Amino acid sequence: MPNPKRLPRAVREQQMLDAAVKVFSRRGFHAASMDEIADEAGISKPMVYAYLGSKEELFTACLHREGTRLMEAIVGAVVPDLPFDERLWRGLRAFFRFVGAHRDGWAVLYRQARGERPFAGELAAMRSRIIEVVAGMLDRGLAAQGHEVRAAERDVMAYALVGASESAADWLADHPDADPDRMATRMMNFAWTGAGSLLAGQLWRPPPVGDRVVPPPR
Amino acid sequence: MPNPKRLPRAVREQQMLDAAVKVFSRRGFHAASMDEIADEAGISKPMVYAYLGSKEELFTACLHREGTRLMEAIVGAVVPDLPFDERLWRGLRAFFRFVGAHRDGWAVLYRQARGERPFAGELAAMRSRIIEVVAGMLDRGLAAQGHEVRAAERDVMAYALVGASESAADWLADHPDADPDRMATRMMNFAWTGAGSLLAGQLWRPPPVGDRVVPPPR
DNA sequence: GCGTAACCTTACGCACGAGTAGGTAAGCTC
DNA sequence: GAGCTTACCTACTCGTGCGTAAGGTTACGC
Repeated sequence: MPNPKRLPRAVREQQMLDAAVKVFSRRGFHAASMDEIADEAGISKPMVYAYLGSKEELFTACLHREGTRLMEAIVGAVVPDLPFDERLWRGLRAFFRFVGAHRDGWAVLYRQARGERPFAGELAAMRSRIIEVVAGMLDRGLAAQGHEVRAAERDVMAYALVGASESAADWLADHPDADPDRMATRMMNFAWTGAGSLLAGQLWRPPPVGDRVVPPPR
Repeated sequence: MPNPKRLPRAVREQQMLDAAVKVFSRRGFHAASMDEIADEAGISKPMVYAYLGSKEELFTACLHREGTRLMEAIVGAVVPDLPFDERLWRGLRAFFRFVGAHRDGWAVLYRQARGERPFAGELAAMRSRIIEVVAGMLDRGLAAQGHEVRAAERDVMAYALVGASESAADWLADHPDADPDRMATRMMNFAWTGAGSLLAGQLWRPPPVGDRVVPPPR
């Protein structure tokens, strides 16, 4: 019994969320049992129901807390009035540091919420907020250097960057001894060179139709 | 009753797999019930057990079939002896076409297998095979143009490209009216410009430590 | 020091779904 | 058309885990 008895509600709620994130992350949403979560929190099951509601609500609460923390970490790191690349760099670094330090939270956010129907929407919303932020950074950053990039290209750029970062983060979550800052550097490098070439007008175009459109194999 | 009675085993098995992929993709592994799958296949539950075994085995079978199809689609499209960018282009195009045409299969492969513990490993193996292929293409392609890129950079490039493509494909699966070929073009563009800059020696480096390493916010 | 409200428990109801037992019938082979 | 094999079904068992009812115990106001 690591916990003294009869803690105030606010404290217990956080403990429960901590436990829930841990268990959800190691078992997955369905395989996680409310009993195990209660146990992990050093409390009995009805308390969880009294405070956080049903299993779905509990998971949503986890999602919210972890998502908010992630967002705050990133937004807090991206100081305005810094040059473009510096801002992007800090955002990426904060992101990978967060994932490195909160592997459980990331597993909940990314691996679980993605698969389970009822939560996918919520997750997608957060995701698109991030993409918007990144697209905005690219936009103003490139504009500040006197370059124009088509909106579609900029969006794809942002989307691809976020997607690549998510995959990289996913990998990071499984490799405890990997260095988040190094990961961020590599990602930055990727984005930077990509953006650099784009604005230099290096556009790749598909070759003229050498083969007819063949329906994909059944 | 769309099915005439008493079909030969091989046919029924495929029907069951079709049904399973459909149901798994719309419900998720846990939420999918064997009854629903049997129902979708127009058959009764014990048949499924007789032919494909337990729920896990059934899912693994789906995973295998869809994964194999995807691999075949890609490998079949990447004709050797074509120039580097053409090969990459065809591979990407085949990939996005496949996802566009097999959204259910993709959902099973990507969203479900990823989250559920017992299958993540299998999926990761496929994934790394693809990454290897891509890295190889980048390697020989760049070497053929007389450029050298450090192995780590090339791997990150491949990893990021695959990650970005997966995210893009994920998005594609949710947007039925999006055009796979256009997606492939954008991805290609992204990769191409990135690779182009890399080999031009445009490496981005982190700024000198202006701020000490601050632990991420709890 | 006593009420009462907040905290916490044990012990259950109940539904749902994986997996199975045991049986029917259709098509083959001779 | 006897007898075997293969396809297929109805109707269960049984574990598991969500959610709750009903009751204890501690702290704190007054």
